[in-house]
Amino acid sequence: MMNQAETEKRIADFPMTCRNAGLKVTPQRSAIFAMLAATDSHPSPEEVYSAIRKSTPSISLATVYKILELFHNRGFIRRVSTLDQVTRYDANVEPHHHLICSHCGRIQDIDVEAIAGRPPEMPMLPDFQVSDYEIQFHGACSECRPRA
Amino acid sequence: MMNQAETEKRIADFPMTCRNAGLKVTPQRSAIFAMLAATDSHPSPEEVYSAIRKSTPSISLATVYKILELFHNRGFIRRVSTLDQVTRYDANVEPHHHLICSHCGRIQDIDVEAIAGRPPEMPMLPDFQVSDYEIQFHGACSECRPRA
DNA sequence: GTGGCTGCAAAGCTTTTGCATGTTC
DNA sequence: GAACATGCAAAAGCTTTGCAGCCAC
Repeated sequence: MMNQAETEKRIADFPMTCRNAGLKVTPQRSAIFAMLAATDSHPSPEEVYSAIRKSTPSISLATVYKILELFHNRGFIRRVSTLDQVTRYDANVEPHHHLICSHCGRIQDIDVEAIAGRPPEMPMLPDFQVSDYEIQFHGACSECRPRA
Repeated sequence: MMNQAETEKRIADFPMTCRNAGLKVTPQRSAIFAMLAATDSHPSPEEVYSAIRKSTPSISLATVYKILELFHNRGFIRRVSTLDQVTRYDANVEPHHHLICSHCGRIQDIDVEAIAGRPPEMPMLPDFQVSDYEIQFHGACSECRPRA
């Protein structure tokens, strides 16, 4: 999730975004995109399915998978790598990093600017061309900290 | 994989490591640990299973899963988060980062020191206690670069 | 000898696929 | 109307579980 105004703009622009990419605009796609843009919880496909069913009860889980994969391929959303067994998605495609709670698995976004100190430079290696990097901070979130 | 001498030492020390942790030393455990310590390929359970079967044909895949989970829980090995659907393991538990090829999925270790510039400081956040961090660099590896 | 470990088979999840039907443009 | 998207059901991974028999200590 980004700020309120930005979120609303992205949702409003979704039909255009689809057309520019040569995709049809369907209620299922719009609902999923709006749901992802409005949350910062990095939901799994199952979580997206549960949420969307409230407004679009006829949607199938297979369609959710197909749409998430499609959005990911087009760069509308990002896939987040986690240590648990489910894929998680993030509508925030701007460069940012993740706080991952080792206890409950919760993932929080953290802005590049929020990190003290200079971010690492792209390593120059003869055998690897770096295009992008992400820092994963592991630790205890506020909910888990008291009992950690 | 670390340097040759360190690898051999860790393999030689494995029985002691187990005993210190209250675990029994079995041929299956020794074989899996030795295999992981000697590779830098971040194998999946299936890959470990294939490799171990050559020397220990009777081993079962379920045992491989149990042993990997056990080693991970005891901190003997590390689980690597990837964007594909399989879990990968790394016997290198020292702080280090990963190069992940976006094309073939190959993962390479990169030492903390190999990164130009100062590494990021632990962010001080009121609601998250950071214990550890890992940087994932995405890009194209040497095999994929020519055709990327 | 005992507790812990392994191997097998079955079950449980997550994800993918094929295809008929329905929808967008 | 044509091309594309959805929904269903079935299949295909990957991973976990239960339990009988075996092995390390």
